Amino acid sequence: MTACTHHHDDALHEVHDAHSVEESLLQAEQICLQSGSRLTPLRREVLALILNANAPVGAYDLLAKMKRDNERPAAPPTVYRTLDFLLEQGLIHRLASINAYIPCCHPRAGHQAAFLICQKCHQVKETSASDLMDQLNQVALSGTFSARQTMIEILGLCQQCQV
Amino acid sequence: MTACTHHHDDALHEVHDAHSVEESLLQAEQICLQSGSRLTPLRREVLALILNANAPVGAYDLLAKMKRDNERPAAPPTVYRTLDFLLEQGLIHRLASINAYIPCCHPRAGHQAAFLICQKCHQVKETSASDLMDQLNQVALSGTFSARQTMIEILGLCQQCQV
DNA sequence: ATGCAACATGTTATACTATTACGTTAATAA
DNA sequence: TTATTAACGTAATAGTATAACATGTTGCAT
Repeated sequence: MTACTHHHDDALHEVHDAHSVEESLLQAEQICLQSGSRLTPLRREVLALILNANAPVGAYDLLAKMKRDNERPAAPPTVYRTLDFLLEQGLIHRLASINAYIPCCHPRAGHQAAFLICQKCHQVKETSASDLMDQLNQVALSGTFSARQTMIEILGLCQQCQV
Repeated sequence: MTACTHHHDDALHEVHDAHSVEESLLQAEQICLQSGSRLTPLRREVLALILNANAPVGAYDLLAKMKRDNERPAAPPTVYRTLDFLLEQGLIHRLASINAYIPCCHPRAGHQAAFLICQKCHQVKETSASDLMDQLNQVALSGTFSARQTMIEILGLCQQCQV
């Protein structure tokens, strides 16, 4: 099982240094190339915002950041369309339980993962738990169910936030 | 693994016959008694609406039904508070991926389950998959994470809806 | 019984999340 | 080039959920 963590240190630190963000963006370009899609400036900008965030971000957070950064008058549909694209490419994940988005740490189409979401500090840990996924597929199959998308979200307290 | 299904036959049938609904309500009373809480008329009414529905229901669906049924002028907070209560008692589940609520088929506090949600007919199958849950707990523990709530939602197509 | 405290519900307003519908621009292919 | 598609802009609105405060209700201690 692999795991990567998106820290949230109350704005004291950036999680992803500029280097790793650049790396992720390059990787994103590759992925888009391979899928025959385009990582446009807008899509790149939104992805960068999500990568640079130190916690899961909501759609309207992104909207606000975009308005602050450039003078682009972005409206909700712009953001949601872009998020849809990034989700399709497997570059980000959507956390339905908290209506927020985070970068995928091992981007590839169809990648599914489980998330440990701290309800106090909002740190999120992504685990790809492939054995778990296998078992989930078993569950689906035993119900003769054709699974398209699986979401596993575990809400609770991370180590630091446990008294 | 146990499983129960909430059908959705486009309003042709009721899923839960009156008998099983009554049974569930009685069970609910017991559970509330044991937890030292009260299943008030309002809470009972909302639970009954969810039990009688043939598919997951949204909060505003419930609101509409309540306005139709009695002349009680229910407002959103009333519904949401009631849903919170029923969730706490483990009498219903919330499906975050589709913003809807369904009855729990094996109600007890702290009960967690996995859901197979058909994106076409909206049928939902609940599986308690205890082995899966065990493994999830392992994942959480290995991340030294104290889990409060786990949601597993598998979106796809049920057997009938696969061409 | 009375009054207190805790719980439950009512009410108004508003915040937050997401989509529809349609128009325009930009990239690509015939 | 021009036809075609994909991407983006814009305005309006739909859908989901909560905050804040008022009122009622229940059970208990006095």
